[in-house]
Amino acid sequence: MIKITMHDGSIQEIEEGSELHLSTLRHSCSHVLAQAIKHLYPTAKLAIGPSIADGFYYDIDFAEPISESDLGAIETEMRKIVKANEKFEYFTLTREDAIRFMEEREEPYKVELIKDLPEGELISFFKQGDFTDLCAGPHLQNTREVGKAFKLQTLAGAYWRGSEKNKMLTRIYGTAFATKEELEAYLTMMEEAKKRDHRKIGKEMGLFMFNEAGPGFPFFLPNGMVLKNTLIEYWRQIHHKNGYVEVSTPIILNRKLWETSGHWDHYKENMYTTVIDDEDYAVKPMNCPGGILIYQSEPRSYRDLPMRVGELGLVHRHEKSGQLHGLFRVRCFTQDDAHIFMTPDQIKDEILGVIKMIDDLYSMFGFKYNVELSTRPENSMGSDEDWALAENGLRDALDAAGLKYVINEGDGAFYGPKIDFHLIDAIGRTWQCGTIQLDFQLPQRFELEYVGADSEKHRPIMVHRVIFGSIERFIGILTEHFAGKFPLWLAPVQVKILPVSDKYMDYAKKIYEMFDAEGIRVQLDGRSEKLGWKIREAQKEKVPYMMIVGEKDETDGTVSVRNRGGVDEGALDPKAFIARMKKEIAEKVND
RNA sequence: GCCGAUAUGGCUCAAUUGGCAGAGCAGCUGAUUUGUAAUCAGCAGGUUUUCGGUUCGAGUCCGAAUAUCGGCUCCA
Repeated sequence: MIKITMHDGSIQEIEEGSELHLSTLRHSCSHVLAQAIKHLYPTAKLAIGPSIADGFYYDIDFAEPISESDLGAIETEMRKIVKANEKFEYFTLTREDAIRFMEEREEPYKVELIKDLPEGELISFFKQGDFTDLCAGPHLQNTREVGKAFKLQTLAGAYWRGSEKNKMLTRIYGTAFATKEELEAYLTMMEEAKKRDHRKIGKEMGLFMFNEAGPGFPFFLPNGMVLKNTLIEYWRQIHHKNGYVEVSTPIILNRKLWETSGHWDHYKENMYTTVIDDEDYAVKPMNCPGGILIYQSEPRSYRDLPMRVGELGLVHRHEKSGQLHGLFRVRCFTQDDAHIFMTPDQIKDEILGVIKMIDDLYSMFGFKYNVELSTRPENSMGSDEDWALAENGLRDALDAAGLKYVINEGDGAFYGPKIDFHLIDAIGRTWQCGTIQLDFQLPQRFELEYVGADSEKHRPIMVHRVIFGSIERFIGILTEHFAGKFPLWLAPVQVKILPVSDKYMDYAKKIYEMFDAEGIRVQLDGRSEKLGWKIREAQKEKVPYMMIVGEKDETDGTVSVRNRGGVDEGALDPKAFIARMKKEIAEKVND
């Protein structure tokens, strides 16, 4: 058991190695970091230093910029503090005394934090040796308990209180574990995870590339194009099955349309605009206005609803330079969009239908995902009643689907609340993929109508939704999930023929024709290389199956199959193997 | 956009304090004809991201631009 001091000064015994122990350890470690900083940089001003998922950080305002090469010296100072075994002492001050205390120490950020705390309450502090920090705890009993298993990792910029209007501080990220072995294991795991980075694998496997000619605009290479097309083909299948039709709308539309939709006001800075024949145009950042124009193109009846209209739309958004990130954050991407026009009493079923499609797709790949419900933001349009209706509609559907979700206050779109589905990348960052947005506003702004059973005109409600999100981002997530070892149905090359020597090329070609004719993505490695070398290369390319053909196979009319797991499956009848592959492809076996 | 860092052949990386830009892999040519993760030899490949500066001399030092990486902010 480990003793920790809580916010109220009481001491609790907790289990060693528990979540609380780990977060307390990390938080105490961040105090040791702060103390070390004050020793080495007395003029540095401290902001905040919490523990986070995999470690901790401290935000500091340095008089002079520091660089990553300074982290070693800071770590050494931290080790001295740990060795000194200073006690973490708890005490409280009144609000006024607390403010004075931090003013005397010239810590403006701490003063600001205290001023934001409720009046009349005592403010808690923790002191170790010559260092005192405003802190709600909990903490270990002394610095030695921080141990040796910590490491400062990186330096980053972070705005004070998370607002870009404020000063940018220097954030030092670090991590700490209870034992050296756990720290080592964590660092090794992160190194391994980085090998799955889709940007690295994308280059190795020839999936996609970028070029300075268009920063943030991905180029799809032949192998990546197979992934993209295969995903799209599957997307069409499941949408057809779920009662969707597909349309395509123009990439460039005039300013008036974007003004009506509200995008011109909200996102002009991030839209690619141009003047043609003295008129302003914008490259579409979203597909909805185009879809709406199609809806409006003829009178609609309640009998037509719900109308589920899909569009694989190529959209362009001028994301700020610092936020581009491989395929995860690009300036041009394909949304697997769809708009559902419906009556109010269809809301719940339609939302549920989309939730099911998303869950089915993600589950098929074995993805785990987080769900967030984002509510009305500032700067939104529409009435309170509409927003309440829309938010309740989404909440009801989520509850009915039995999904666990967190609520993200004020994070919705300007025209409606949304449900977001977040997938996790190789090193634990999450990326929004699927989203479902309920929208009462655009139908009003565009004056959409349908004729009801009562022969009166009514206003439909719209759902905007994507299930992949961006096909580019989804391919990035898939790449990291499978570490490039794509399941057979997605693999750019499904099977590779490796003749033992040139003597068997004729037979190899015959086999090639046989597989190619069946629509299997087959490649023939006809180089005069040794078999071992060809296997090595196919293995590096992560091709699911290899067919080795030599004298024995030619005589018997077989192929010797080896899978990328390294297992020699022996000589098989090519026709039987084709049938087996086709079954595996059709069933979309994903493990 | 902001903070910090990085940029050398197609790829991965060398190059002492400023002193002749190099290797492996890939590519090409030839030899080898191979049975389950690396056959041998030769050849070619560079305005060291770009622009400017300091210097007798810059891959190396300084400034700017661009791109990329780690974060922050943003993400309709």
